[in-house]
Amino acid sequence: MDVHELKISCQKCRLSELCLPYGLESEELDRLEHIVQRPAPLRRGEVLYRAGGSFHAIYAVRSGALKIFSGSEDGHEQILGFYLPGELLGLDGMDKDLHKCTAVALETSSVCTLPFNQLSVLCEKIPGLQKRLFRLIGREIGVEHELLLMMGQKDAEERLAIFLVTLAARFKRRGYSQSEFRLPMSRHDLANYLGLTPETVSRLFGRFRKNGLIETNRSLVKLLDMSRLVTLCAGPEDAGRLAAVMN
Amino acid sequence: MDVHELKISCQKCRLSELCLPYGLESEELDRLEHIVQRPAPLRRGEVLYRAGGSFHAIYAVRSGALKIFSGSEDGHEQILGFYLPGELLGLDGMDKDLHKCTAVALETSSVCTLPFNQLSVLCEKIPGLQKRLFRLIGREIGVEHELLLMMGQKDAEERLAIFLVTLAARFKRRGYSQSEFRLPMSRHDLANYLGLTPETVSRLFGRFRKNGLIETNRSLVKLLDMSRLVTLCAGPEDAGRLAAVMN
DNA sequence: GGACATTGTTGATCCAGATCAGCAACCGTT
DNA sequence: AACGGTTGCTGATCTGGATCAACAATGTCC
Repeated sequence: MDVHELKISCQKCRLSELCLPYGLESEELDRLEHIVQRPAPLRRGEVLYRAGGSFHAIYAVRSGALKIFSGSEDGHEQILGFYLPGELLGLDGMDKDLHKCTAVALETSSVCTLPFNQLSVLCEKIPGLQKRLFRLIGREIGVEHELLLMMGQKDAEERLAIFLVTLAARFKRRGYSQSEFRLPMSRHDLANYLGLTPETVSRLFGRFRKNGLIETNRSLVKLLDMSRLVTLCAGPEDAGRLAAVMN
Repeated sequence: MDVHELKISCQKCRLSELCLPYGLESEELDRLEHIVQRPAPLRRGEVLYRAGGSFHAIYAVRSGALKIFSGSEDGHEQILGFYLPGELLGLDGMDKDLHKCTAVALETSSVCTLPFNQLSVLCEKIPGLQKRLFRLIGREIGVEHELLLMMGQKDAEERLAIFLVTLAARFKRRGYSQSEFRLPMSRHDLANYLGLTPETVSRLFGRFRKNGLIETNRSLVKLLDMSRLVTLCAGPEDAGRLAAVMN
């Protein structure tokens, strides 16, 4: 029980319009607030939930960043997503009440815990909440579809360009700079997520740097030419679809 | 309005335990039944919904098979999934009330249409239905995670083995032979789904045939050595995780 | 502040699967 | 049954990114 617990609430949370509470009435927010738990922050490398562990809650990121990954521990794991403040994770456990992937903090991170049974009950009583949850689930599925499209159709250069452009958009929506940010994940994790090797990612950063598209300094990235970067996302041809992502 | 409409019901549907109705009381089933629409069957190649079209329902496959795909029409499309009887599709539209991918029948197929607004309302009133829907959504996300793992970590041989083994399991659950079945999709679609080219898939079929793992005749496939096939799924090493899929 | 592990970069080589190309089997149509 | 059109098979070649290897930069722990 710390002071943070007392001060933080969905009502005041500046992420609420990205997160589950969006669109709820004040009274409804109160009821949601009532089931939210706010455990102590995770430090870099700490596990939020583990593959095979029982599923009892979904989580909203409040600060920091997390990754989820699945797969054999023998180094053949696959990173399935990175989660930023305002994003929901843990949905994969809904199937069998077991998590099928592991969630780990990439840096010091706070999450809000939404016990799933209570959340379900609340969804029955608050149609707006159910609707919002469905939307966020739909978004999650859509993001995964984009990722599959990338893995199946895009070459290495396109993948990194897409990653940078969509990450920039996500930072922008959260009120951060879209042109200058810190990558919360290692090169290794980034490469794994993109279905590439760290060496390839490193070379691509080098090429983008040489071509004046970006500047990098360790985990800091500065996007110098967003429009050219967007063009790269779809290969030489059509740059239409991705432009939409940028709003 | 045809005779089929009168005779078919969730109550009698032998797929109901795979599908949304599973676990519902008879009275609850009645209410679900009440919102289900059963449009005329789709013929091969016909579109169930189209990317960019408005989302107003999710669909349960009653017979046949469908594929969904996203991406630019310029031949860079990516097939995201194949759907068999008892499976739900259309969830990707929940985000923005717009479908982001296109669903097409691979062969003559019947679907049950579940208007989403009505389904949502019903979920508020029937907790068991909401719970079931969440489970099926969780399964969908889990399947996509498996697919991403495959795209990121598996080589061509492993991919085809995984595909055959999991497809066999899906047929088995539906009461069909798990060792002998017809592939509803073309080699082109299969290759695209697996992130490969038709040539590579064809060569793999050839190799599997030569090694006595399968027999093929056009779209007919016979699995001759399931255990060896399962072994191939995880590469030379651990065959543990995939074995679970087979039940 | 120095030793050592970890992470990232760069260069040289290799290979799984793509690409290109030709052909065979099957389709529905007249 | 002759036909173009589609789909699948197989062989030859090419290439993007993996792999192997060395090294540089950074961080961490005494």
